[in-house]
Amino acid sequence: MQTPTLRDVAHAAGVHPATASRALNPSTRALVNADTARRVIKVAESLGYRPNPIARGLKTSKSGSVGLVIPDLTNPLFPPIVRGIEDVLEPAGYSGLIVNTDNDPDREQAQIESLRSRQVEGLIVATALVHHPLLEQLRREGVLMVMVNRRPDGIDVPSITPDDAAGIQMAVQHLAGLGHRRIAHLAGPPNTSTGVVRARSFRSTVRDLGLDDDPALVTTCRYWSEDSGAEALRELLDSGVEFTAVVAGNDLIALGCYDVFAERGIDCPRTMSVVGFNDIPFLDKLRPPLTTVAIPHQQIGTEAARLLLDGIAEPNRPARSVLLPLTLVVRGSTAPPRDA
Amino acid sequence: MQTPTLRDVAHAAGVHPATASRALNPSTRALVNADTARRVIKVAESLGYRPNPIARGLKTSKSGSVGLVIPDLTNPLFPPIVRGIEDVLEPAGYSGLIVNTDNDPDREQAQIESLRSRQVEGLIVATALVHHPLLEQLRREGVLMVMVNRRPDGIDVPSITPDDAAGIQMAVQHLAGLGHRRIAHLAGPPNTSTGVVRARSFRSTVRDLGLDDDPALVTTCRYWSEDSGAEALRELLDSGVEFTAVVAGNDLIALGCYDVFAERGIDCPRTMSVVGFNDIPFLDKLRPPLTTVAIPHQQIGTEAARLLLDGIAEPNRPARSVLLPLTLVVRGSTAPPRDA
DNA sequence: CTGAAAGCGCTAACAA
DNA sequence: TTGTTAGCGCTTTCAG
Repeated sequence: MQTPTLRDVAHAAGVHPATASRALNPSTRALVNADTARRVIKVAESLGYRPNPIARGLKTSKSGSVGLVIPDLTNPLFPPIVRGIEDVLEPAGYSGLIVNTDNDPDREQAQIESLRSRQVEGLIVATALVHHPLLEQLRREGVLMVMVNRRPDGIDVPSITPDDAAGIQMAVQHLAGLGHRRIAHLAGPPNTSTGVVRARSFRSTVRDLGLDDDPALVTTCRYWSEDSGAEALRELLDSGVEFTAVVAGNDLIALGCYDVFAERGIDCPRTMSVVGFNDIPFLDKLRPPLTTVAIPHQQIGTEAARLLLDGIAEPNRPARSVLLPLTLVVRGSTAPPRDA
Repeated sequence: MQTPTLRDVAHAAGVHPATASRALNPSTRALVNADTARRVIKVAESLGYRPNPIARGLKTSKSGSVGLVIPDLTNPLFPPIVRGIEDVLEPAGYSGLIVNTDNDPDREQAQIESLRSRQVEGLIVATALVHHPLLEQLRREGVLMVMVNRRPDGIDVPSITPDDAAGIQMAVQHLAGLGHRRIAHLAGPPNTSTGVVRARSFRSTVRDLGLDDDPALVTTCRYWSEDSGAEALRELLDSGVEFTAVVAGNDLIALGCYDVFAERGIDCPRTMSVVGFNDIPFLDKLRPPLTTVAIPHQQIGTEAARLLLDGIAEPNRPARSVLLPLTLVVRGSTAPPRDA
C-alpha cells in the first residue's frame, strides 16, 4: 500500500474527505465536532497519514517554499546565513530552495525563473550586484522578497544588512588608535554594493579622524578573492606609496595580503597591520590570527527569513529593514606601527 | 494578468489543452503535427508560459525534487558537496531540499518525514551515524537513496565514498617515510562510520609498516571538533606515551592540535608532526600550513547526484557504488622527527 | 494527429 | 456540524 491519502483516512474514519481535511488542519479544526476531529486525527495517525503539500499547494497556490538566491554556497560567508534561514523556515513548515548564481546575471535570471516556476512564495536574495534591473522588475511584478547583505539601490525592498559603514569605521578607528596614520584600503569590486559602501566609509572615516587622506592609498580589487587581494596589494606596494596598515574589503582579500607578506618577507603585524571583514571560520588559526570585523551571519539569516515570513503572512505590511550591528574582533594581525 | 496556464496557451493557439501539453513536452512532441507543435511553442513563448511543476507533479507523482540530508551546512565539508549536487540537479530540472540534522537521530527522522511528505523522489544522505535503523526502514519502504561519505552497514544502497582507508594509509606512509615510528591517532567518534574506518585503517597500516603498534597511541574524540581534538591530544600528552607525529581523524581535530601546540609551546613540525583529513578551505593559510588528505568534495556531490538521477530514471538498476581516490597534500605540518 | 474526459490529493464555497 | 460539488494546472487514457 502506498502512502495513504486523505480519502483513505476519511474512509477509515467514516467521514467525508472534506471533514477529514477540516479536522486535520489546525486552522479549520474549530469547524468540526471535537469528537469527530479526535477520531479522524487518531485514524490519520494510525494510518501514518502525511498530508501532501503539493496537492495542497495546487489548491491554495501556496507552495510552502521560498527561494534562496546566493552567489556561491562554497563561499564561507553563506553557509551560516543559509543555516539561519533554514532554522526559521523549517519550524514554520517552509523549505528553502537554494540556487547559486555565481554572480552571473544571466544565470541569476534563469535561476530565478526556475524558482518562480516552482511557485516559491518569496525570495531571499543575497547576490550583491549593484545594478539590478531584474530585481526592480520582480519588485514591480509583486514578487515578495527580502535582500540580504546589501541595501537595494532605490527600490523599496526589505533588507537585512550588516552595518558595513560602521564596521569599516571601527576598523579604521582601531588602527588609528594604534597609531597608524597612513592606512591603505583594498576595496572590493565596484560593481558590488558592499564594495562601494565600505570604500566610501573608509574615505570618510579617514577624513573624520584627520588621517592622511591620500587617494593613492585606495586600490580596487577585481574580485572578492585571495588572488585579487594579493594582486591589489602588490600593485600598491610597487607603486611606492607608504602605508603601515591595510583595511581589506573582506577576509579573502586579507588572506591574499598574507600571501604577499610571505612572498615579500613582510612581517605582519610588526611592519604591516591588516584587518579583514566578515570573520569567516578559522581566522583564529592563521598566523598571525586575523583581526577582522565580525558580522552576525546566522542572525542575518534568521532575521531575513522572519522578515520574509512576515511578508507572506501580511502582504501589505510596509517594507521593514534591519541594520545589524557589527563587532571588531581584535586578534594578532594588528599592532602599532614600527615607527610609532 | 497572472502567469499564464496551459489553457491560456492552448486557447491562444486554438488547440485543446491536451494538444498543447503534448506539443510543449519534448517527450510527447512526436505525437503531434510538427506545424501545430511549432505554433503552440511560439505562442507559449510569446505569452511567457512557464509550466507549473507542482501541477505536473500532482499528476505524474514526480515532484522534481530530491532531499539532501546533511548534518550541518556550516561544517565546511558540506558546502562543496552540496554545490556539486546542485550543479548536476539543476540542469536536469531537479532541485534539492536541504535539511540539517545536527546528527540528532530524532531530528533526522523528523526531517526525513518532512522531506517525504514533500514528495521528494529520492534522498542523498550525508549523515554519518553508523547505526541506522531509520535508513534500513526507508530502504525497505523502497525509498530511493544514495549515501555519501560512508558505506552503509549491511544494507544494499548505492554510495559515494572517499577511500578513507587508503587516505589514512597514505598519511601514515608519509609520516613513516619521514622517519616517524611512534605515531598517534586521534580518532573520530566511534559512532560514525568514517571514524571507525579510519581508525581501523590506521591500526592496520601501522602494523603493515612495522611501526610501533601501541594501543595507547590511539585516542578517540567525542566529536569531530577542534575542542574534542584538543582535549584528546592533551589526554595523550598527559598520559606520558611518547610519539612524534599524530594522524588526526579530520582537519577540525587537527586544528585542535594546533591549539594545544600553542598552549604548551610545542613546535610543529619540528617536535611534532600532524596530518589532517578532508582538506577544508584555508588550511594553506595556517602556520604551519596543514598537511592533509584531500577528498574531492565537489566530485562527491556530482557523482552522488548522478547516481540518484540514474536511480530515478531506472528504478531497478542494481545499486552501484563509487569509491573515490584521495590525494595527500603535503604542506608544512609534517617533517622528520627531531631525533631521526 | 487531435479532442474529450477523467483525475492526481487537497481545499473552499455552498448547501443541507 | 457535515456532506456535496467543483476545481487548482497538468497529463493521460481513450475515442474519433
